[in-house]
Amino acid sequence: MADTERAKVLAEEVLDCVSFRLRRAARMVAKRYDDALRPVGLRNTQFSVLGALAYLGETGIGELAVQMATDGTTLTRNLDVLVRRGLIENVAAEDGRVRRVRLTSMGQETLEEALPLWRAAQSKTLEFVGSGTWQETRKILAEIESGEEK
Amino acid sequence: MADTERAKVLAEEVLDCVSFRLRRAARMVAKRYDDALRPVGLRNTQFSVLGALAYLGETGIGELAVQMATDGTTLTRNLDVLVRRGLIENVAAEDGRVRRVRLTSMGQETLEEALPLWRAAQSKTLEFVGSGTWQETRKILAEIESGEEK
DNA sequence: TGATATTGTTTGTATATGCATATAACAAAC
DNA sequence: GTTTGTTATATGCATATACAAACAATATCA
Repeated sequence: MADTERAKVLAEEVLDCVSFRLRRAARMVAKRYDDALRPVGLRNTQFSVLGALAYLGETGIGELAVQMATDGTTLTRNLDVLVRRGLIENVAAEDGRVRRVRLTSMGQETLEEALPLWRAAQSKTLEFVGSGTWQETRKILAEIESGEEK
Repeated sequence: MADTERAKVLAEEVLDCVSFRLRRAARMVAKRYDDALRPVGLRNTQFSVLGALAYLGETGIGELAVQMATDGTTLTRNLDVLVRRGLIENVAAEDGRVRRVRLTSMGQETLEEALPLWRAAQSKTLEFVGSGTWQETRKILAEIESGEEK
């Protein structure tokens, strides 16, 4: 087999990379959610953080990091952005090491404003994929996540 | 319903966000591939670029951007990193606007070295998820990508 | 109780990502 | 052939991401 041929076969194999496919899909979908959320000045990532905080209430960032499966060092900086914008605030904790955060009222308001925009993007996506298919896919994603314990 | 209750229900809805789930899965999987590729000093992203270049041969970055569904401005900088490392090189094009790139021999070598490492990560993932399930999932991801034409 | 280990977070560094805008080169129209 | 438009890429800016290492505060143990 010629080198060129070999390269192509090889490359087709490589382009089936689970990581690449997931990343690519995530990028494209994220873009659509970003577009939807732009009117309230949130990115999909930030929306998720606000959502998680609404769910958890006042939380240490360690716990938040676990919930979101984000590296703590990433979260530190992501939260800084939201603090700067007044959407969340730091709260003093008993344990001096811990940084606790919670939504501000502005953060709650913004989340509420964002909700219909997010819902539109989400329904559009689910409508397109099929809600049942998404349930299945979500399960598989969870499996992939849990696999090969780190 | 109390505000706290309401928030929780709302938040559960929000945490089912397709974008969030995809991103989270992509992050976690990417980390495992990054770990696997670390010995050759490549990240999963860079590996994919090299793979795509092996597939496409010498290519304009516009075409590459389409293939990888990456924003052109992102690709410009991602490629810079690989050029700096001597893994790819710029090639003069007839059209003065176009920047063409191709693998260097070092790039090819690195790709070859990376291959077994990548294969290990990929098989481990596929073994865990099931190859059939992944084929299904890949199809669904492609659908999600194509949805809601941008 | 004072040294040591552990834990929770931040910082330094580097890459990835994309929008808005600028640049540069080619193409089209006149 | 110059203006005008279009196309391909790059830059400025901001965020997202994570590893390694630093820091700081608590916990442990001799």
